[in-house]
Amino acid sequence: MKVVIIDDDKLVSMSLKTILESATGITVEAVGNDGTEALGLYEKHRPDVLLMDIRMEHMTGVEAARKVIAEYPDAKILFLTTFSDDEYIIEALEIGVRGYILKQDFEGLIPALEAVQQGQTVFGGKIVGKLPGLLQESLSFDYEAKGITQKEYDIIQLVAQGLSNKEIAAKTFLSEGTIRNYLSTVLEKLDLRDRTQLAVFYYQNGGR
Amino acid sequence: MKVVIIDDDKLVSMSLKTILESATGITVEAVGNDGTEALGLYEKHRPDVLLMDIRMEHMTGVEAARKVIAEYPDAKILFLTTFSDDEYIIEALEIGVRGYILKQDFEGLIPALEAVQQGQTVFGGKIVGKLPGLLQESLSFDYEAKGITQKEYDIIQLVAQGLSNKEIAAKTFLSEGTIRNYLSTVLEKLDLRDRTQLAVFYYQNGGR
DNA sequence: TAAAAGATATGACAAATGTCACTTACATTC
DNA sequence: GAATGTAAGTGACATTTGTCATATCTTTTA
Repeated sequence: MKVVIIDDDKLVSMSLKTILESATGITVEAVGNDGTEALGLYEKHRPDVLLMDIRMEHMTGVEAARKVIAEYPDAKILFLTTFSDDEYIIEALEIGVRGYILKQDFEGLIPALEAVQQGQTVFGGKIVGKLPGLLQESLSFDYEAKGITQKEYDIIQLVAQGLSNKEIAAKTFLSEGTIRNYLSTVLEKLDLRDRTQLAVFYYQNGGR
Repeated sequence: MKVVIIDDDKLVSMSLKTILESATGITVEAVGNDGTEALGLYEKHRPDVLLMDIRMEHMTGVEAARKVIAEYPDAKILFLTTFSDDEYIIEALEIGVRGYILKQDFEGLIPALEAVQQGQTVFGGKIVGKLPGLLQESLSFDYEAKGITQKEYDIIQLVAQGLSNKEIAAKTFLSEGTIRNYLSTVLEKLDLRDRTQLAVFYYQNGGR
């Protein structure tokens, strides 16, 4: 199996190289230390698996992977992650990356590579458990950025549960007229027409 | 690595046994041919990985896995699937199963087992690509079962896009009054009060 | 063929909704 | 202390919405 490694931490990439070459049947064809090298090295060596850090300086692993897959849709890319890389995971999944494995997990590395070579997708450790939550977050809308206050947001949530103004008033101990006023400004801020559009907006932007 | 195999097709389980035992470091501790045997064999042998068919006669692999994991939350279960087992996949994911691999994929089997033993999760072939779609379907509501007709459902979808009755009428070439009537019966059938609750219902039951 | 069922439509009505102009009360700031 | 800002409220108004009774026309069924 031919592997190309890309990681901007030379200590990591060298350790990986050592580990991999001690295994039979694996050749490390090249080691790059920047996402910008990914496409070039992939083209030159056509490795079975491209093992790449997801968080790097000049170009993130995700961007690099996107370029490689654009040219070679069947490229098998395995990301190295730490626990703090949540933000990239969904994006990477959409691109069609073949897996994520924790940097710390030396024992798991070789079986993971082999599984990926066989066309499978591998998720290290507890990453799978995080997926449902991440999928939602990735869609979530930044109401604060549109100038929606906390109280307004509370009302949005109640509308998005299908409550009438009267019911919302009862729940919040405000008058029905006040609810109407709040709702009116919310609709304007979000450029919507009525409460139904608000509920639709809510659910199409990550609400549940 | 100790493995227990469960598959109600003896031809399959025996082939698997042969393949696995030809590999160094793998012992097949037991072979069961029914989901009901899963928990017993797991308790007796405590394998590193439980390799189980997902579709079986008396008890599905999913049910069997649920029982095993209830007793042994860290149990590593790898499912054998065919392309037609979509319906079980989401359910199995929720239980905390460690992967799915296609029965046909003999080469991938051993690396997959090793990756699972190392604590990773493995998805064979194109299963990952199906996940987003399946996640949605798993939530989807059976409008037909509530007596919703096709035309009514069309209107539900338009309401769930935030359109007014007038707009829906224009789109469907029906009169606004007719739309109101349709909507009225839809609300009754689903036991809802107004269009906003309908939109909420739609999105909370698998719509997008 | 007659009756039943289905699709579409109308008009009337009450309730809910969204907008607007304006007020009151309280706290913060200058 | 006056000015400003914010939170909450009121009343009026036009629209939209949901319900209901009823009508017309077509298709299916008995």
